[in-house]
Amino acid sequence: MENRIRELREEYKMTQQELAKKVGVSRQTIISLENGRYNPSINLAFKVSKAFDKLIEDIFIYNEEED
Amino acid sequence: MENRIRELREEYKMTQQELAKKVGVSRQTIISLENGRYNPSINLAFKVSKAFDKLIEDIFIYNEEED
DNA sequence: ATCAAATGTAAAGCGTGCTATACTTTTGGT
DNA sequence: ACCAAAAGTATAGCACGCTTTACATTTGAT
Repeated sequence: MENRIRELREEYKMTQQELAKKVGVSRQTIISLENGRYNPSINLAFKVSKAFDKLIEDIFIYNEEED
Repeated sequence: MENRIRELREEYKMTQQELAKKVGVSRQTIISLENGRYNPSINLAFKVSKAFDKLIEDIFIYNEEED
């Protein structure tokens, strides 16, 4: 699943470390999400969406093909 | 995580079997979701939201406390 | 060019989402 | 009351999200 995390994190001028802390996950998790290594759980998706004050739908792009 | 799946399924007058088929998962999964046994993956959340033509946020209620 | 901060890779381990199968209970129409 | 359809419970097993730790590479300021 594609996402706009890196883009939004840069808009907010945060490092991966800072975002990880704000969201409450490890830095590895942020790196993996930004690089599309795996899909977030719905809880993580909600937390990220709150960190950026956006809808899940505005951050994560669902693609029916790939699943 | 709470959700409005049962409520929406009944509005649409569908059985669990029918919803399962439409969403593309097993009937067990629908039962477990309706009864709050576990959280959906984000892919499943997207599929359910499309089945009902709603936002994820309108179906699943995130509660910071519980995670 | 140097050095620290930021980003990335690798890999083992745990918890949990989801499936499949089989069986039981509830609901509702006649 | 009877019967079928719908809903529910139980359980084993696999896949994958996320963590932790350790190390490597890239970036950018001076």
